[in-house]
Amino acid sequence: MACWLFKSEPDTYGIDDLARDRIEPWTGIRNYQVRNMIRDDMNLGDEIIFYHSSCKEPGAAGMARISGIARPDPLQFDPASAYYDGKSSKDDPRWLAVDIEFVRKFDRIVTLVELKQHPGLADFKLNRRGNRLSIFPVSSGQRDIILMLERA
DNA sequence: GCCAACGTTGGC
DNA sequence: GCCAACGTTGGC
Repeated sequence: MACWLFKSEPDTYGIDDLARDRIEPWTGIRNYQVRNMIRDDMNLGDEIIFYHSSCKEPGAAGMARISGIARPDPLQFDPASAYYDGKSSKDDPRWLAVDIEFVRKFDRIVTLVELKQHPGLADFKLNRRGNRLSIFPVSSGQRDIILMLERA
């Protein structure tokens, strides 16, 4: 089973929001690389590391799973939405969304500082300069290290 | 608020 | 198809 890291700004939507809502449509993805991963590589039940970005304490905040696979992102057709895309058509939707389901909140934030310090995460995409993808794959080894750090 | 990185856009 | 300008991301 694959594992993914999803970034989210906790001021907008954090792990506590997901814990409350249980299932959330992950809309608003407007990057082709990410769209292609959603379309081609994401499967039902895939694990998600839910990551808090652009906040006081950036880091991994909990786990979720894919509970609904790729479907057209409704916001691309909504002129009132900031994610509206007039060049997309219903016959051939440009943007896709998945549904994610809450699994658990970590006992504590596994901070970006810790993730950067661990030698086993040297190749972790989050730790690479210039990484700006809001979703990317996590290897099983990387996933295990993050879960181990949570208990450290 | 700054800045590096990099994706996107659009003129040619 | 090149590339400069611009916008966005996200850590610090």
